[in-house]
Amino acid sequence: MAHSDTVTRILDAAEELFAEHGFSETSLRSITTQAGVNLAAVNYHFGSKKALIQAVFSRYLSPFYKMIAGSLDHYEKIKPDGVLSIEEMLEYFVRAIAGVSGGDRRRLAIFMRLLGLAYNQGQGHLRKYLQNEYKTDYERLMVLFTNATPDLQPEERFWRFHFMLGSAAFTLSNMEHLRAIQKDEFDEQCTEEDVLELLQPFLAAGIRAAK
Amino acid sequence: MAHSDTVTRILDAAEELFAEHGFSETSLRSITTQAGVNLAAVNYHFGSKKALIQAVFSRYLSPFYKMIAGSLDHYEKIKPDGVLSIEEMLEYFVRAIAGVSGGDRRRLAIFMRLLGLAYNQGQGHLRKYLQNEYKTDYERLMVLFTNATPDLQPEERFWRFHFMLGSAAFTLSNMEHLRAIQKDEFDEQCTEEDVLELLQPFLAAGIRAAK
DNA sequence: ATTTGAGTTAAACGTATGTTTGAAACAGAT
DNA sequence: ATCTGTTTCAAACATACGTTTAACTCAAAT
Repeated sequence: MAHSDTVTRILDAAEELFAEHGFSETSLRSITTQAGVNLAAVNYHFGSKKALIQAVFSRYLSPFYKMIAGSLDHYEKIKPDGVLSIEEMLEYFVRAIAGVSGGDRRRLAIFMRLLGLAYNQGQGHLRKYLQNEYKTDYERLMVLFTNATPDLQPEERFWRFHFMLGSAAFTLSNMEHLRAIQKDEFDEQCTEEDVLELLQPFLAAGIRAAK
Repeated sequence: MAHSDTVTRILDAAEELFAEHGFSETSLRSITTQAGVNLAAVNYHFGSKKALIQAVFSRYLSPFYKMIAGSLDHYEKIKPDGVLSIEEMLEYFVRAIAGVSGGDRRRLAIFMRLLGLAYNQGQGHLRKYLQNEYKTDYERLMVLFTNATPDLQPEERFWRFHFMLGSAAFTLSNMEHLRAIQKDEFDEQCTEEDVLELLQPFLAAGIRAAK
């Protein structure tokens, strides 16, 4: 079917170019050129550029939701009492992230970039979209995180969670750039799996830090 | 003098609008309108929009690096061996940043947001510009950080530095919003100094984490 | 064979952008 | 008062963008 083929190629091209250059810096013309379709195809199939951005996001988000929810189910199943170490949580999260990206980490970068934008931009369609979609999972996650950090007072827990979130969002959304910098400075380059395994102990130690 | 007044007002408006909307999303017209100056003033005084972006950064970083350099001299006198703990370094960093912002934390938040945007938006020219412009200071800073983390291998040090940077940039750039969320959830609200004092041990522990 | 309707295409549209221009306004020195 | 160099200003410029249009293609249904 010609329809879905064109739509898919637009989404693929948009996803790649958004991750590389950002949203505003990526024109519909560059997307349609890379996709090998006509310029008007974007507005015909999606309606607008903003709708295309959300469509790119949704295509990644749907399986990501399932993976997150699945991980949460997994936590609650193996530890019905909810006592789960922060290391275990991070381990499962990294696996969930690695699993959903399936070798194509650009989607992960897009999602994390959007997550950062959702926090940054006081208003905007993306932030409300995210908040509505993620609300349930966020609350489930916070229960587990609370059980994993019984020694922390609520305010400390709140802030350390966001310290952790910030570090992860920054690292993952800028993964490509940071790895390029690393190669530029050290002539060596970690895999993305390496970076995730470096991030884990950093975050765990930060959460466990003495006050 | 009319010149420097116009330049300052452009820089003030630019840094605020850049932080709020991003670089590409902020037009020269919105900047000059908010600054109350003529549109052509940007190209007259700075040459181009790209140069204006760099100038916004320079205005922060010049005094920031001067303070870094001055305090490094001070530390070299006190600790000739150059052995500085990560806790001391973070303490110093917070003071340096707070000092350069002159008590106005809004500007600190703006700068951190700009820093985050510089990484994840299509502003690769910014990083190279900053690295060339402040090469010696950047290297002195890295020596300090290296001496503070003698047990880390270069790659680990590189990545943990950016984990730390990401956490700080995210937290500080979203300070207002995060504190609002905190108040919404806990009916209590830290001061910004409190948050910085919570952040420090988190980062220090992350840097010190076992591998 | 004809009709239908979704999909594609080239072209144009309106707008917003960064930049440039040339004249006017201004301040300070002569 | 005049000159000189700098700064401001309204206007225009060239370009890139997202979007729309209308003609065209073509497979499937009638």
